[in-house]
Amino acid sequence: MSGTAFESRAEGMQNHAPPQSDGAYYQILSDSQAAVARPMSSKTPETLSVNAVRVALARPLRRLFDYSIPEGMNVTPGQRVRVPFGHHYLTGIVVSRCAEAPTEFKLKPIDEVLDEDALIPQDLLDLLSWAARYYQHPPGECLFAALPPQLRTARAAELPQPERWFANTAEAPDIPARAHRQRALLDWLGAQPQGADKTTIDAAGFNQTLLKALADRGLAFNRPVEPKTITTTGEPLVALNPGQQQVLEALPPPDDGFSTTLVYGVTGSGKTEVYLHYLNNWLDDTSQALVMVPEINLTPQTVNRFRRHFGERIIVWHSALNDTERTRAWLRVQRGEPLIVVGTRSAILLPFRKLKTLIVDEEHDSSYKQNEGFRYSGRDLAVYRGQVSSCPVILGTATPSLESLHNVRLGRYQMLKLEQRAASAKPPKIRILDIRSRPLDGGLSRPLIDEIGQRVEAGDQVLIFINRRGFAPVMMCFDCGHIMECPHCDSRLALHRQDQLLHCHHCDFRMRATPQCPKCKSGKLSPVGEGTERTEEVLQQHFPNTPVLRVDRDSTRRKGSMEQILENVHQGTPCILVGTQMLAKGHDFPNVTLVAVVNADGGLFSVDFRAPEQLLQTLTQVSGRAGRGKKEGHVLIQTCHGEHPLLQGLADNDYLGLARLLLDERTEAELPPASFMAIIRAEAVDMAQSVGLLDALSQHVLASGDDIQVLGPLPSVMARKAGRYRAQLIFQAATRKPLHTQLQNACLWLERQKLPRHLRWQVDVDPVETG
DNA sequence: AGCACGCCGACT
DNA sequence: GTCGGCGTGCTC
Repeated sequence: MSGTAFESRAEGMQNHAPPQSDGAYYQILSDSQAAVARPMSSKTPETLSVNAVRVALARPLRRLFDYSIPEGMNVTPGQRVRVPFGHHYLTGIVVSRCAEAPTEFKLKPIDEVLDEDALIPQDLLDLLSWAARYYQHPPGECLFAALPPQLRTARAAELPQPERWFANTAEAPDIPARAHRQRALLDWLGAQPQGADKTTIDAAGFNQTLLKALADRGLAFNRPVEPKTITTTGEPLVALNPGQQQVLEALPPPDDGFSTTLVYGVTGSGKTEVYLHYLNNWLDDTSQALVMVPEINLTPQTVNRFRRHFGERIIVWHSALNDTERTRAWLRVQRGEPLIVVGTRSAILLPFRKLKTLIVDEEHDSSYKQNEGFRYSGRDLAVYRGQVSSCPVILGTATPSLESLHNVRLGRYQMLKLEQRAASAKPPKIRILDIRSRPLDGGLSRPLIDEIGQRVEAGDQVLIFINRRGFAPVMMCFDCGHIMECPHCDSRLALHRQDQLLHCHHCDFRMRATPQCPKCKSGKLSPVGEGTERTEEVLQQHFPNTPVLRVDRDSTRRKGSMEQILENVHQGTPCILVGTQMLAKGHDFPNVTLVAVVNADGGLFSVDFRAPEQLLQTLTQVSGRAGRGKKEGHVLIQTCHGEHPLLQGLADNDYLGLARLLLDERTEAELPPASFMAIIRAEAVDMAQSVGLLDALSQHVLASGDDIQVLGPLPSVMARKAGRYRAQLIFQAATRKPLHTQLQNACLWLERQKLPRHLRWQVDVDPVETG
C-alpha cells in the first residue's frame, strides 16, 4: 500500500546504504554463519579492495552468490554474467562489488561478461534490491522478474529488428493451382506497398506456414524496417474545464522532484484529459514517463486516447505481448528513447533512464498487487520509484484506497479533487431497493424489470451488474438436498449451461452437467441462484426485441470479442449489458442511463476486513457508468440489507465521507493501513502438515519476542484448493520495523527447515487477500 | 529451482 | 546384474 511503501522507504533508507556497505543486508540473507564469522566492523583496507562481485541468480534462494573477477576483466553492477553454479553454468546479474572475501571457501571466477554496459540501470537495481527485502522474496527472482524472458538467458541485448514482408513482383508466380491460400497471401502482400509484419499477416487471416511456403518459392522476402525517428504527430488536446485546469495547475512539475499527489476525480470527471495535459506540458522530447493502468483497463480506447495525441511516443506494456515484442519494448525503454509507456503492474519494473513522471491510474485497483511469486504492489513500487528517480507520482482514482487516504491524513500525499463531471453530466441518482420478500425472476425484482423496460423504451442503454459468472452458482438436488461440490476444493460447482458443464471456479475441474443426482439418483438436480448466463437469458425473454450482451470472462475469452461487444455498445442503440466486475472498470458508455446491481450483499458480511472497502469501491465505480452523456443517470442497487449504513451512505454519493468512516474503523481496530501486516502461508497434501509448520514457526517467532502480534495458524477460508490444504499465520505490528525483523527471522528459520517435498510456504507482505 | 548422489524394485 | 523411482543436500 502506498502508505507502507512511503514509510518503509524512510525506514528502508536507513539500511539501504550506499553500494560499498550494501552487503550488510545480503550478508545476513546470504549466509548467516559467514555473516557471524565476518562482522561488518572487521572491514580493513585490504578486504575492501577484494576483487569480487555479488551476483543474483534466478533461483528461489534468499541470498546472492559471490564470484571473483579474473585478471583483466571489467565488471559493473547491472551487467549480466555467465557464472559456474554447482555443476553447470547460469546467467546472473551483478548487483554490487563485494566488500570482503570469504575465508571459508574459494570463490569461483566469473566465466564471461555478457553485456558491454550495465543492462539494468543503478536506480532499478536499487529499487529491486529494496523490494527483495521489503517483500522478503529471493533477490534473484526479483531481479529476473524485471528482465524480459529472452534476456534471462545469455542472449545478446540487441534490439530485435521488426521484419517486414513484401511480395516479390519480379518473379512470375509459380504456385500450384490447389495452393489457393498461398496465392491469396501473395496477392494480399502485393497490395501492401509498405510491406507487412507477421502480426498483420496473421490478423489478415493468413499464417506463418503460408508465408514460409511463399518465401521458399522465392515469392516473398523480408526486409528489416529502417528505425524511424519518434514523432509526436498529435491531435490537439481537448480544452480543460475550470476544475480540470485547477488540478492541472496544482500538480507539481517534474522539476520539483519527488512528491505524491492523489487526484480524487469522480467518475466521468475527465482525469485522463488532465494526465494528457500534464504530460504535454512537462515532458520535453528526451524524457520518459510511465502511465500505469490496471490489467483490465488496458483497452484499446485508453491507449488510443494517448496515442491520438502522443503518436509513436506511446508504447504499451501488458501481459498479451509476446516475447519478441516484450524484448523490443524493454530495450527501447532501456536505451532511453523518449517513450511514454502505458502499462500494467510489471511496467514499474522497466529500465527507465529518463523517467520524469509516474502516473498510476485507478490506484485503488487490486490488480496492482501481484498474487503469486514476487508479491509486489505496482502502485507502492511506483511511489518508491518516484523517490529513487526523483520524480512526481500521481495517483488517480474516483475511489481512493484507504491506504492513500491514510497518507493524505498523515500529510504524505497532497489530495486534489475533481468533483464535477466533465461536460454537462450530473452525478447519478442512486436508489437502494430492498428485495426482502419480493419475488425475483433471474435475480431481478419487478421494479427493476419495469425500469429496464422504461429505459430501453426511451432508447437508452442499460447495464446490469452481477457478480457471478455461469448460469447458476450452485447445483442442488430437489429430492435429497445434495449439493454438487468440487472434488479438489472446498467449493461448489457452478453450472455453465452454455457448454453443459459443472465448473469449479477455483481449479480447472469440469464435469458434464446432468439432472441425475449422484447421491439419491433422482433426476432433480437443479440450478440454484443466478449467474450472468441466467440473468442474460431471463432478460432476453422479457425483452425479446432488445439485444442483451453478456460481458464476463467466458464471453470475452476469444481474442477481440470484448472489442466487438464494446463496439456494439458504442453504436448507441438500445441494449442491455449484463456482466461481472469487468464492466465496472473505466468504460465510458455515454448512452447508459440505468445501472443496476443485482445483489450487493456479498461484501457486507465477509470475513475479509477489506470487503466493505472493496464493495464501496465497486458500487461507486459501477454507479459511475451511469449518465456519462447528456441524460441523467440512475442506479438501482438490490439488497436484502437496505438499512446497512454503507448502502445508505452510497445513495448520498459521498465516497470520501464513507471511506473516511471505514478508515476510522480500521484505525480503531488497528488494522491496515493503521498497522502493518504480513501473512505466511503454508500448503501441503494434508492440513496437519500445513498447520504443523506454521505452529512451529509461530513458537519460534514468539520465543524471540518482539513487538508484533502473531495470529493463527488458521486454515485458510478455502482450506482445500486444487487438492492442497492451506493454512496461514498473520503477522501484525504497529510499526514496520519489528514486523520486518520478525519476518526476516521467520524466513531464515523456514529456509533452515528440512521440509517434506510437497510442503510449501510463501510470504505475503501487505496482503490484499487475507482469507 | 535444478541437478547429482544414493539407495531399493521390475526388467534385458 | 542394472535402469530408474524420488528422498536429500547443495549451489559462491
